[in-house]
Amino acid sequence: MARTKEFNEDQALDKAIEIFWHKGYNGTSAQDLVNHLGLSRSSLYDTFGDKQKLFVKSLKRYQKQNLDSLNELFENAENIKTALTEIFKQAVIESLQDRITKGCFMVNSAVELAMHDPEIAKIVHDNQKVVEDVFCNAVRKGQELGQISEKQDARSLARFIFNNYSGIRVLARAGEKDKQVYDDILKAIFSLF
Amino acid sequence: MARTKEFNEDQALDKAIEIFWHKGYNGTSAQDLVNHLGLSRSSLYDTFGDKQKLFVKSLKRYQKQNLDSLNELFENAENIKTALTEIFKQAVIESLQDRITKGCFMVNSAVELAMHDPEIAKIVHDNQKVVEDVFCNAVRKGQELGQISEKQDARSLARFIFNNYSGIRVLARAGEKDKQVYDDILKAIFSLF
DNA sequence: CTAATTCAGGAACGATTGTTCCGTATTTTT
DNA sequence: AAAAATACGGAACAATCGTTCCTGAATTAG
Repeated sequence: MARTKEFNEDQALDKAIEIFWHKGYNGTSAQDLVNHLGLSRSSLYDTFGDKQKLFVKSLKRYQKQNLDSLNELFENAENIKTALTEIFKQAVIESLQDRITKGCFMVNSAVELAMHDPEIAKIVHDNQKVVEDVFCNAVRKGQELGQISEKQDARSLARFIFNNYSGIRVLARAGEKDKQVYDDILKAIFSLF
Repeated sequence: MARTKEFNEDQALDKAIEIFWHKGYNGTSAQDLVNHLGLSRSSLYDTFGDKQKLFVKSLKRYQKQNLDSLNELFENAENIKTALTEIFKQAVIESLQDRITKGCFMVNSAVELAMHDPEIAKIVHDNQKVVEDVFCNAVRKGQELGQISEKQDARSLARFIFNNYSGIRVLARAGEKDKQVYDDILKAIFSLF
């Protein structure tokens, strides 16, 4: 009866993530989306409703992707402390090598929108809580295995890690390209474990 | 010969800081500025040129104000470590008590604009460098006075402090209102000194 | 008083915003 | 073949954007 969808909705969402991540919500126009997603205006609005709904869907997808890879990383890690350093080192590599450094889509969205859009605020807040839990469980496991110092409470350490990750992503977004700056921060962070 | 200016340009700039800080650059319309500054459209454009120039002037004023108060705080401080804790505690208080938490105008601008506006990028980058230097000198002084542990290199510690300050401001902007979250982060940070 | 300058208010600018809608071609299933 | 659904391109929408301009009143110095 019906024609089948020609484009993959998830692939389109990934494109949306890219451009929203790069330009922000207010900085991305409907025309930008049409150009970058490769969809017609009509298909775009038929599929996703409006700009805000598309943004929300993109941000949710981004958060799920990142959370999944974070969980996977910790599950496969033999040494938790090593895994944590890898996460930060990876963030630094991305910050340095990307021709355009986009920072973190979640952090960017939090700063730009959380205050004015309750739906975004909820996504940001939920993400913070769940990522914090992932870090906390990992730290606790690392402490049990004797890989991480028990001087610090696991919850406290998890929140501390999250905070520094945010900070580094802001630094990247601000265009910092000096590796020494990141390395100095990492050195201080990991002297705590 | 001429009528004298009725409004104070610096006072108008302070108003501009307020609204840009709250709503961001793209989120603030010319009408918003007219309403909030209490100036007519004509006076506004005659005095400041255009929106971008007004924003740049506002951000520069904000950065000078904050830098001055930071320097003053360290100059009058008997104990550097205490002064540093005061800075963070003050940021936490602001984050918790403000009905609308605006975070940090510099961090917000970095995330929203640094990537797309070279002039803003320069302001952000200059600020980062000079604030880092202030922190670094303070830490070095604190270490000489035996108030801060010498385990960490002063420059590294300064960058670490800056990073955590950014992180906390993002947390505030995201609307975090749980004091325990901030306290946990601070506890971890200051266990390093 | 006169000339000069600054203010407010608002009309108006063209450009761009997000969004809707129409016509048509294409592809699929009954 | 017929019907249903999807996609596309583009026209068109009202609204808002940043900005310019005009008019008239207010205030100042010579």
